[in-house]
Amino acid sequence: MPTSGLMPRVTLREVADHAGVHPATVSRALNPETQAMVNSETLARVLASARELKYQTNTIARSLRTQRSLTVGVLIPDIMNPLFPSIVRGIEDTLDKADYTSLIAYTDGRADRVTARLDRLRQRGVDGLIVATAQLRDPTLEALLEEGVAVVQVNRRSTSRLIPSVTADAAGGMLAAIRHLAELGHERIAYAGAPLRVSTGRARIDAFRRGMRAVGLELASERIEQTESVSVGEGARVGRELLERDPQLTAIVTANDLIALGCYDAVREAGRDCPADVSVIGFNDMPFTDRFDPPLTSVHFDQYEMGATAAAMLLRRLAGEESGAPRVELETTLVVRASTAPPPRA
Amino acid sequence: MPTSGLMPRVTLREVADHAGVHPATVSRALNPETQAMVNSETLARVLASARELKYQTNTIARSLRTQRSLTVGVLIPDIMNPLFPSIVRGIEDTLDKADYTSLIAYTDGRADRVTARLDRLRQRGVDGLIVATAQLRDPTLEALLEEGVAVVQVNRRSTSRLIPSVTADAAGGMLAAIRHLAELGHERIAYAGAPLRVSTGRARIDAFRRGMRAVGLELASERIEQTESVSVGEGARVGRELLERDPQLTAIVTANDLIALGCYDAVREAGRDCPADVSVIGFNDMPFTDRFDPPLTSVHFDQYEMGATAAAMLLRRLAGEESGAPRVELETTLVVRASTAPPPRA
DNA sequence: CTGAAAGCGCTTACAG
DNA sequence: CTGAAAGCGCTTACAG
Repeated sequence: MPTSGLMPRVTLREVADHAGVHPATVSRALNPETQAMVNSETLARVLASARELKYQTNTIARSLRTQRSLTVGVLIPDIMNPLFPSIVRGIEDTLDKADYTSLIAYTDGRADRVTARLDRLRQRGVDGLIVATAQLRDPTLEALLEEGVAVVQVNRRSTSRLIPSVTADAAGGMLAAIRHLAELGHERIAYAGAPLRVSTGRARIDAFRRGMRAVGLELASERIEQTESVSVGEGARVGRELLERDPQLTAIVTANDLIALGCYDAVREAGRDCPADVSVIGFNDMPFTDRFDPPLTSVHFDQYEMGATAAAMLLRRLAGEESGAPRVELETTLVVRASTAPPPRA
Repeated sequence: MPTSGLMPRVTLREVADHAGVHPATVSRALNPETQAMVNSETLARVLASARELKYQTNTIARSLRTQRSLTVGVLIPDIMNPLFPSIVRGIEDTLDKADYTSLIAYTDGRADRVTARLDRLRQRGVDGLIVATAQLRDPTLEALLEEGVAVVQVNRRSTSRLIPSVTADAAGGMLAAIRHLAELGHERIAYAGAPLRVSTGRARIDAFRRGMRAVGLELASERIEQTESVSVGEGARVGRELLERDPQLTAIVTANDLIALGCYDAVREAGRDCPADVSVIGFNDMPFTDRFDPPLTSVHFDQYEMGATAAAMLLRRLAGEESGAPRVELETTLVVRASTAPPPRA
């Protein structure tokens, strides 16, 4: 037996024949928007036939006719990055409720792949886009906007104020992190950041600087460094560098949990202990941080909600209910675990 | 400006006009399968026009006509379960190369949701299915088979030998785990398993029993227990029960890393230490197990490859190149970390 | 080798 | 309120 595809087997035509009406009438009866224009007896008959024959609309045919695919493209760096599964799940659950389906595309953090991915999504005729891959300056996104495509940014955002976004409040989380360290008695606090070409990297270092000033601590440039990419390996490299430049530092605040994990390695390699000698703080509070050795103190935000919010914003846009470009910032909180402790006594 | 959707803006018709040929000719020229039947000069002209106008095929229109969507449904319990991101990525990368796109649907481990998810996939006209949600007895899957739909099972499989599958070799991994413990000197080895209605649960307990016999160790029924669902909480519950029933046990082999994590909790609650008092072994080797406290000894297999293999099998099937029902078992290896050690001296 | 026609399964202006 | 027609953008037998 040849394979056949999983598809609706009964057409509108067949329901129409069964109910003794014209296909157009069936179409009207089945669509909530137009249902009102069909006589209630006819309606009942059509509905009965549809149910009896187990009619299901062929989305492809409908899409071709309506020029709407009920499909949304989702651009993310990589689903294997533990930040994204919850965001994606939040997006998909929300889209699902509105009968939309998402088409996921991965860029692996390479800006040059975005265009290729977008081309594929274009061929599929997505109605809108949720992008977690925004660069700070992102001409591709601006071109999309130009084209009139509905797009919402999630997690990161570009500088264009015309594109809606849902991001985590860096300022709040960072300030809480620094306050926490200050209260423990830390003064020589270092910062291991994410690349500055991306809004999260930019926002978090700015927040770190502002936070340090707010608490009245010294901002030494030798205690600030950025990774080239967000990974454990890069975190370790930067961690080593910071520890070498200032062996007296007692805490490292990072822009990401993976970077924090790398700092764990750097601290250990230096023959020092976290948290006894050096405290480390992460950002994102990814799954299982509480299981790490030591359990990681990290800035938390609700990733599922981030995805859900972005999807809801896009849906509103697609429904024509929203034309502004809201910039939602999700609340961040510091989750204190065991990677932070008072500095060693001098 | 109203939103417009990201879709191809130039049609076959426009390319035809530009090249001075009939749309059918453009279609033939652009499709590798039929390209041979067009004159090389015409071909060149059409290709030039297509490139110049940046033509992209409208997949929706093509799908309606060909009755193939170039789309595959992927049924998984939950992308937030750390086992799945790599599998999904393996699937999507492989499908992508063949110009297929995947539509992901979540069941949250609830069999009753499968039908609803399948209905939605049906409306979208998926060409085939990759399911990570197989029950041991799975009438839904058999019905799909009956219908002639191409389906491949991944990670789990049903008892039907008619459906292809890609799973992890439980026997090999389990034997390696038990040998490792036996070599360390363990004798009272307990087992914390996964639900038996699912093939992974079934296969792993069978493998555990066979492994224990192979090594000549006693299989005490009070040292064997299954979770109701695969989660840290259930792992803790079963772990507690095992420790209570046999306080002398010195090792717990589990069917899953999350269960193993729960056993960590149970061991700790009992005032004992892993690995000094009780060794614990996981299964799946999910991401970041090496960062746990203690780093988890676990049975490893290549999850990305599992997904990639399943997708490749489905593609072959869809291409009509394969009509059997291969059951691929991926190699498993034991990754020894710090959650296993010799048993305490009596 | 190329064109003209039909049709995939819908929806929606347009008549009546 | 319902029907008949057109058409979304393709592909593919069928002629020539």
